[in-house]
Amino acid sequence: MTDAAPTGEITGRRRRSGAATIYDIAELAGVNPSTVSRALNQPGRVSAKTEEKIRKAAADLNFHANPMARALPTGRTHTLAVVVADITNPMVFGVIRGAERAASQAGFTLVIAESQESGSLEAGTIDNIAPSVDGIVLATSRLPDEEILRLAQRKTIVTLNREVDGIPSVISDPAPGVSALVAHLADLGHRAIAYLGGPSRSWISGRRWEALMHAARERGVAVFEIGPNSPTLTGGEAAFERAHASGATAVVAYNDLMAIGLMRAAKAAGVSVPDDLSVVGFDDVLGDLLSPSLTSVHADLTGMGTRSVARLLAQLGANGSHEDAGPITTELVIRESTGPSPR
Amino acid sequence: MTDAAPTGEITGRRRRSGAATIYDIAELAGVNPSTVSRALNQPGRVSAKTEEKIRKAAADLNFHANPMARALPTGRTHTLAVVVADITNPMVFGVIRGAERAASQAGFTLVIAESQESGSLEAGTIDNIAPSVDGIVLATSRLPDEEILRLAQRKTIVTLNREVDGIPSVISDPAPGVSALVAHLADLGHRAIAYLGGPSRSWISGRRWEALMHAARERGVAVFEIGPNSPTLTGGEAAFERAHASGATAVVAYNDLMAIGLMRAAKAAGVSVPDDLSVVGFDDVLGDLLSPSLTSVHADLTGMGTRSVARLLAQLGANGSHEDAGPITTELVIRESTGPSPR
DNA sequence: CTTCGCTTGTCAATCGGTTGCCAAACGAGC
DNA sequence: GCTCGTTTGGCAACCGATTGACAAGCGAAG
Repeated sequence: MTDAAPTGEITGRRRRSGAATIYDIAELAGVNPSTVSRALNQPGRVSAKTEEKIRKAAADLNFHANPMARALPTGRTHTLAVVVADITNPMVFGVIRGAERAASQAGFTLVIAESQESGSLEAGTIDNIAPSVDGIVLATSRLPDEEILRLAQRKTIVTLNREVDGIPSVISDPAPGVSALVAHLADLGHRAIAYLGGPSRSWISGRRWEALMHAARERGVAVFEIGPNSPTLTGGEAAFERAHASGATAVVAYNDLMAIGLMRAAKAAGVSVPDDLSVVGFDDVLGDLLSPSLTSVHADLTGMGTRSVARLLAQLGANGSHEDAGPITTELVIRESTGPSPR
Repeated sequence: MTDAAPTGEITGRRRRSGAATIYDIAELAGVNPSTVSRALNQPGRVSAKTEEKIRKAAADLNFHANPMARALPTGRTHTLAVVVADITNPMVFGVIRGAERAASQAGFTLVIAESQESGSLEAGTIDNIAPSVDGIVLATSRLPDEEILRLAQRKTIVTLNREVDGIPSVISDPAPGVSALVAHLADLGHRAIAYLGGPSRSWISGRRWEALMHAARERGVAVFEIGPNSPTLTGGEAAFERAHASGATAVVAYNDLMAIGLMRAAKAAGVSVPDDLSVVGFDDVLGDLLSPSLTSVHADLTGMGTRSVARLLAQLGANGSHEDAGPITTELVIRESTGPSPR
């Protein structure tokens, strides 16, 4: 009698969690674990019959490869990160949504990290997550260029609305929307436009201002910048005084949040929007909810999220490289906050 | 001559990424790798002198332990997930922000997953991320109770605004806010209140309705429910007709988004808020931005996010268990959308 | 001076996959 | 029937950390 043959005891490999491993599959299918690995990852490497058998066993056991174990030898984690300055900024929601979708479609997991508008915190956050992700989208980075370049040496990086030499980026080109915006305001009789700038570290704020200047010059409209400001409700409120004093009949804010803050301050001061003052935002994330609803330069934020992840995946050599080059376009959405110039 | 001693060639361990490993530290400090591990993770296990030396070496090399490699033997990934039905629901922003903060403070990474309001997709999403996280917060789950119980067997779970037998949860108790709300409306002369319910799968919508009924009974005010509705702007808009036809002079919506939709439809129909109709929301996420601004039952969403992560960590035995028990309270925030009853 | 007991560091196995290398098996062509 | 070339599957090392078991080192007590 073979008392070395146990009745029903543990096979020697202790089960930590309920998850099935390739060893379980191998046993069930009667093959070597390495054969299981090949069958599942390298199509054609094993015979069709064996592969079929293994796939069936995997399905029976509801097998999901442990991402950690897989990441160790390959160095690829199948995880991407989006780093944002401020999670509560509605602009990032759309980006995150698009990124999440593109990532999960490619079998990648998305991690969100917040740097709370602080450059040093951002660097620390990135250091923390870097080892466990394959690539990073810097959505609203406040880091200096050289720091981004340094990071890019260690990790695949894509920037959003930020141009750094040699780093792939996804940019929403403000020109089309701004051009339509200035035309719209000029048609309404406005002759002086104020721009409420965003944070000085924001690359895209500068681009928006440039586009505005350019379009205004072409139309013969005066523009001037007021700023920098905090890209928040409070920032917009705080800037109202100066904007109003400037004599501008239309104010273009760096983003919707600031525009809303401005409208609020205007209301408190008894200034009517749009009768006394026209207000415009950027990003078009909230304009629809307000009353008066907000005219805004719309960008396809979801598309930007999707595309930034696609760029990342392309760099990683992960998927069909349908190099969708070129900047993302913007368009004007006219709502109630813009009206004829009072003058 | 010892030609076995190479001049400056590779030490045998190839460097995959730039990241330093405990082997590098061990070499630099002249100790065994396992000593490095203990020095960094088990305070007191090695002599103060050795620990000091090792910490210095680690700092010199800018060492960050590879989370994957660490997760493999321990089974602990130092990652938590928040699963939400819809990323664009502003209610989840606050939750995510709080959760992110609590997690990163404890040295954990946060993963956000979206189930797009679909129960089956939610289950699939969770299956996907489960192997790589230590615990999961179900923020707005649409899963049936038994499914959640099944998941809880495999993974540590905390629910948010959802009570399932035996599962730890973080609940915002609507009673205090609702009680104040009904008092407020009664004082304004309202005698009939309509409640616009949320999705039928939403546990918290039922709780809010119950609290409303209870408070209304005590005050001798009539209430009735209209629903279920989609918890969105559109859902609120669509419900306006019925709400208005009901003869109620005040409408309480399941959340702010629906309240805003309702106000919009009211405006389009020439019904003035608050003169003809008082409108109230829940969660207090957007009310401040609108005009008229929205009266809402405020819940500390950030606190809920923080607390749900704390619960998770406590269950995982990860941090100081300051069992902050008891539901989260709510309070009424009175703004412009409520006024005297027109009757 | 010896022994005991405690501290401190080392060895080696392990987590769950991946992959280079090699050998067995198999089919085809002579 | 034999040889050759190609599939196909197995063995074992490896990724970077953790950890149980154990031995060396050390001081103190007898």
